[in-house]
Amino acid sequence: MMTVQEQALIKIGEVASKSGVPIKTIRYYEQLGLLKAAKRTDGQFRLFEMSVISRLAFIKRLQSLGLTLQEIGECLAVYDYGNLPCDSIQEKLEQQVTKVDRRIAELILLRNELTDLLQHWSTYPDEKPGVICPNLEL
Amino acid sequence: MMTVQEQALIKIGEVASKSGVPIKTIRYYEQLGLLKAAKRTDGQFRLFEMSVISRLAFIKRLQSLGLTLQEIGECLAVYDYGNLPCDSIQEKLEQQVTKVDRRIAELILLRNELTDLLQHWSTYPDEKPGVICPNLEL
DNA sequence: CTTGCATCTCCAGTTAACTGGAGAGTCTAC
DNA sequence: GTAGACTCTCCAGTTAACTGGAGATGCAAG
Repeated sequence: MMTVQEQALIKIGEVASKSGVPIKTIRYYEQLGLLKAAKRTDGQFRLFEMSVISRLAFIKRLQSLGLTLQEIGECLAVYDYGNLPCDSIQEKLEQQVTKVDRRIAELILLRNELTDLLQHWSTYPDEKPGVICPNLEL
Repeated sequence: MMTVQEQALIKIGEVASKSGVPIKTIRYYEQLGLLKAAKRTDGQFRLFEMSVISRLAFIKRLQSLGLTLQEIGECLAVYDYGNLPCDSIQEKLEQQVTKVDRRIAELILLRNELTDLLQHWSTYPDEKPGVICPNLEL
């Protein structure tokens, strides 16, 4: 004897209020393929499974870690294919550490350049012909 | 007796090759008000003074220090008004140091969060209901 | 005078992740 | 059954700094 478990479905407004993600953004994510409404009403209203809430939490979490929606989509694709996405997430996060390190290194170089310049700054430098600000020696 | 010093004027192609800035970009800068052609030929070709070369060098230099074209434009406006731009450049560069510092701090926080997560990563975690990747505890 | 390169303007697209609004249709509570 | 809230699609704009292309001239050398 099979009983069909009625699945609670919710409309986009409830998804938005439950997840904190704006309606527009939810539609946008659907358009990108990160999300899919379980079905539609006769009047074309989207109906989502409750699990979309954790899916959005997942997306927001990875976004806060600096992943792009593209990368997040790749992880979700693994998940939707039926595999544990942890491996692919781990890989992406490791790449992310590398990117962050590179960026920090760049910014430190920039910071040094800036403070070097400012250390030798003079408000009224000798004017040089054809140079707008003599403090900015190249 | 006044002799008029003939000013050498150059066309945009020569500006581009002398400065390393693409023609398109030079026109774009003009459009933003960072640059101005001294005059035009009868056929509407722009003619620039040689000084545009150092002006472009200045723009590129400040850009390499992380200033926006907007900010660079403000410095150039001071200069064009007849004042030494050094003060306003200095101010902008000091603000830039602050911004860079903030950004570095953010990235370090992010990096720590990433490495924390990865340190406790398990490839096959206990699955939790309604959680896509259990490694990403919030 | 012709050939061919340089330049002109104007429009539109790029990236990333949304966001805003118009105008129409749907759903629900009274 | 109707008012009011909700949702739909489609289009366009946001930021920053360009970049690409079409189609039309201009200019300079031989």
